[in-house]
Amino acid sequence: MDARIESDDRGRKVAVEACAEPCAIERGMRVLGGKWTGSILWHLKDEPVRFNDLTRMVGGASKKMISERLRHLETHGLIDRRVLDTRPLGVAYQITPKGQTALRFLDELRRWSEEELGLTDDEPAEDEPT
Amino acid sequence: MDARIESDDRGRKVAVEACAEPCAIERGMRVLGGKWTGSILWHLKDEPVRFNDLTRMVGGASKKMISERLRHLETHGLIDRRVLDTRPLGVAYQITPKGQTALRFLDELRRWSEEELGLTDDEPAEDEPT
DNA sequence: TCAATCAGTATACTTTTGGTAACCTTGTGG
DNA sequence: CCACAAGGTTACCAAAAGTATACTGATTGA
Repeated sequence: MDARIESDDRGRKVAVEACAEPCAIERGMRVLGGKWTGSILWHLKDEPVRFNDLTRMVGGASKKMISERLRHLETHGLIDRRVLDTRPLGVAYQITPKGQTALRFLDELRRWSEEELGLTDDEPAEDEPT
Repeated sequence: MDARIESDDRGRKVAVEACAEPCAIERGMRVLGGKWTGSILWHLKDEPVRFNDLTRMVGGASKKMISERLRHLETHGLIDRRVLDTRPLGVAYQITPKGQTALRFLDELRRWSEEELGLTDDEPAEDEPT
């Protein structure tokens, strides 16, 4: 992450300590950057939530997405899945201690979005509608 | 972001204050979550960097990606582009004050990745290679 | 019997990304 | 004249990501 550009003996430029393929920022993004991933984790911050409740909370995401993201988060050890023996059967997802550590930064992101991006910041005012 | 599930008079569940389409976390991710986007901004944190130097620093990203991301960041006001009148001509990109505000959280992400994801955490140990 | 809940899968399809490689323009040096 | 650097753009393509809809199978309950 401390890449510099230097010149070799013949004046050609070379990168020193270039940020190779998966630097920390990229790796983190691959874990938490997928669509809905952060939101889902965020919704689990206070208490275990059941599958269908999650789909209701994250309006807009399909069940497929929810279950894909949940498995992804589980694989990374950020949440954990518990089968309940309730009457119509049930599954609750809850955040793990490791998952908790991500909340700090998700909260930073949330705060940043709210302060620096307005509420209306999909793609900022583009001219020329062609 | 404070979605809850409640039951109506007939026992059906409904989401209250569901996290609608683009909640803060999702919106932030759309701005900084693209591949290379965070890394590029990060590389500008200390000083202006020129286009080709950037492509050398972020080994693995093509010129197309770099220029696409740069324009994206510029559109969002996080960096700014200055043409220098040097001998073979040059362009320097530098972070804006608004861009600086994102560094706080990028740094959180970087730290989180380093601490919680190892260095070797592409996709955690999957079994069944088919 | 019909309907609904739970927790997903399966299938099909569209959209968005990301990546390659070639090309362009201006200017310099050999 | 040729090659090279700078700072890109363009065309094209493959793969990944996301959406929509339907369906399973067990159980409950009107």
